[in-house]
Amino acid sequence: MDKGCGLALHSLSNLFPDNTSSSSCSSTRLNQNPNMFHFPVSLPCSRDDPHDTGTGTSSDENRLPVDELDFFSAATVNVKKESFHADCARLDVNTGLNLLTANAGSDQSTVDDGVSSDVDDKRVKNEVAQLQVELKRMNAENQKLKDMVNDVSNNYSALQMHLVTLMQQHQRHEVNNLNTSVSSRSDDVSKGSVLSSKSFDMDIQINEVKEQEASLIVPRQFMDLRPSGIAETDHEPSHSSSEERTPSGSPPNNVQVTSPKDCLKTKNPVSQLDQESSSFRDGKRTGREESPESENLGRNKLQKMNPSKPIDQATEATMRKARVSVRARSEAPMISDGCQWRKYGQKMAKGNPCPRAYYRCTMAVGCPVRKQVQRCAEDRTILITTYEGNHNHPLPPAAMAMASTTASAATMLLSGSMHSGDGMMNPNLFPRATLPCSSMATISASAPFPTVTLDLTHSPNALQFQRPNTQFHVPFPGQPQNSTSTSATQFPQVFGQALYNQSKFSGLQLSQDIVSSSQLQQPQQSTLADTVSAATAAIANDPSFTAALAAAITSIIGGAHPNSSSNTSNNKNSNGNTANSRQ
DNA sequence: CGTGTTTGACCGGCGC
DNA sequence: GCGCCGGTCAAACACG
Repeated sequence: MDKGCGLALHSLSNLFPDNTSSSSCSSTRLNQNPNMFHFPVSLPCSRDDPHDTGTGTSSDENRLPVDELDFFSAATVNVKKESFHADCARLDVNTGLNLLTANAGSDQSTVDDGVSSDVDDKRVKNEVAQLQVELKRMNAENQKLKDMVNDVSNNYSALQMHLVTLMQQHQRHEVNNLNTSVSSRSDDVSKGSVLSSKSFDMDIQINEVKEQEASLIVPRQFMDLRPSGIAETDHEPSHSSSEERTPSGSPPNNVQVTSPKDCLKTKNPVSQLDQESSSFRDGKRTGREESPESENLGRNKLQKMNPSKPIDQATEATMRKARVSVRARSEAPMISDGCQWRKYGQKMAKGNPCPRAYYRCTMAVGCPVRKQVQRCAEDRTILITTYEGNHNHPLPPAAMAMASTTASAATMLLSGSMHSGDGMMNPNLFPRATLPCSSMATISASAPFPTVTLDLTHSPNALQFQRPNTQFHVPFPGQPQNSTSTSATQFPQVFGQALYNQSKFSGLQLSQDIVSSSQLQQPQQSTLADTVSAATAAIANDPSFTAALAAAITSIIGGAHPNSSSNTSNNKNSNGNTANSRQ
């Protein structure tokens, strides 16, 4: 009988009196005891086990998964019974190292603990040393893997942007084939010039191409730089809006489930144009265009009525509500971002004598992107442009920079909301975090919607060479700004890309470390806050962001400032009642 | 005449 | 329930 092994295992089993039952040896027992230690242990001893379907002769076959083994009691049972005749009972930890060895057949050292204890101590020390070496090796390997992941992420992002460019070129080519009359406008778009209203034709053609090559369309998240699964958010407004503009004039909030057939039907460009025009012609609210905002309201109602799909819809609504605010020192009424905008409203916002202008993107029918333009109350040379939503259409290169920047910032902002337990996000729990490049990006929860503020009002020259400081910066109305009179009107893509990279990889990676190391006060509610903190820390810790930022600022400095020079006579409205050029 | 802007009204959310 | 406020609509208007 293997006395040594039996005693050794008995000694282990005695450490856990709950498991000393000699009659229970089953997986159910493991499940019944939630406090059971789940060691990833293999037991290369041949034995008889009622649950073991193997022959009992092969060590591999008898290497039990720990989930099927109440290890201590099981081993004890087998030792006590007659069929346990292993030469060696050895506990293998997952590291591949032997933490405990009891050579039952050759010596009685575990029993006779007098003479061989020194030998065991040396052996244990050797194993500890081996463990340490192994640990170091694994750490190094882990670091290499991290670097590889970062490289892959960077390459992936670059490929994304390249794919977008190729898609746009392909779509332009198709448009040219379909309608040669719009071929010359493609150049206008690429130059970022102001499109005439006739450019609707081109957008319509582009949409038509999209329909024809529906199978070829790459998921829109490539363009929007959003996580998959939410990329369809911005497609729906056009669909639902078209759908809801029924001839009978159904109530606007009467949201109905749209079938794919209906979507295709309503994506007819001509009908879209007609409906768009009719929405401007016939006035009453019963026939008005369904805006994304009201669509969200209807969606929320639908969500309340149909709780079976709460997470996706909440995610979409959250994504839709994410905002990216850009603070730029510009005397122009609006920064040039390459898109075509139509003003649809102006309001006097509370706490700011300057009015807030509302614009919507008109580069494509049904594009859900809105933006608000308002001057800072304290420093009216600062133009605050807040973007909301993502474009659902190809963008000219001049607009890609800003679009990717805002989309990336929004993605960074919301990257944690997708992982929250309930799929919802409470903006009030969102801490106001300041990114380490203190004057560049601020994440705010005090705003009604989660907002990332990109503050470009500070001197790019200073930013380029200045290390991030730790002071909190609150670039919101009410805080004076000290900076040079630099008008930042073009945003390099690399800036948004850097944000995106940080949020998607380093940020999330760090979030686990941060959460695990510093338990927040409200762990169940702080998922998004964790991610924000993680993103902040990630950007702080990653010198590549600083490099990207420097490149971005360099591009800003070197880039043209179309508004700064041509609108100097339009600056400084004396009464501050308007920020619009035609007022 | 087509297009974009202005501006008062309307709507829904939210806090009290 | 009420009022405030942000956001949106759409008729009226301006402009080229």
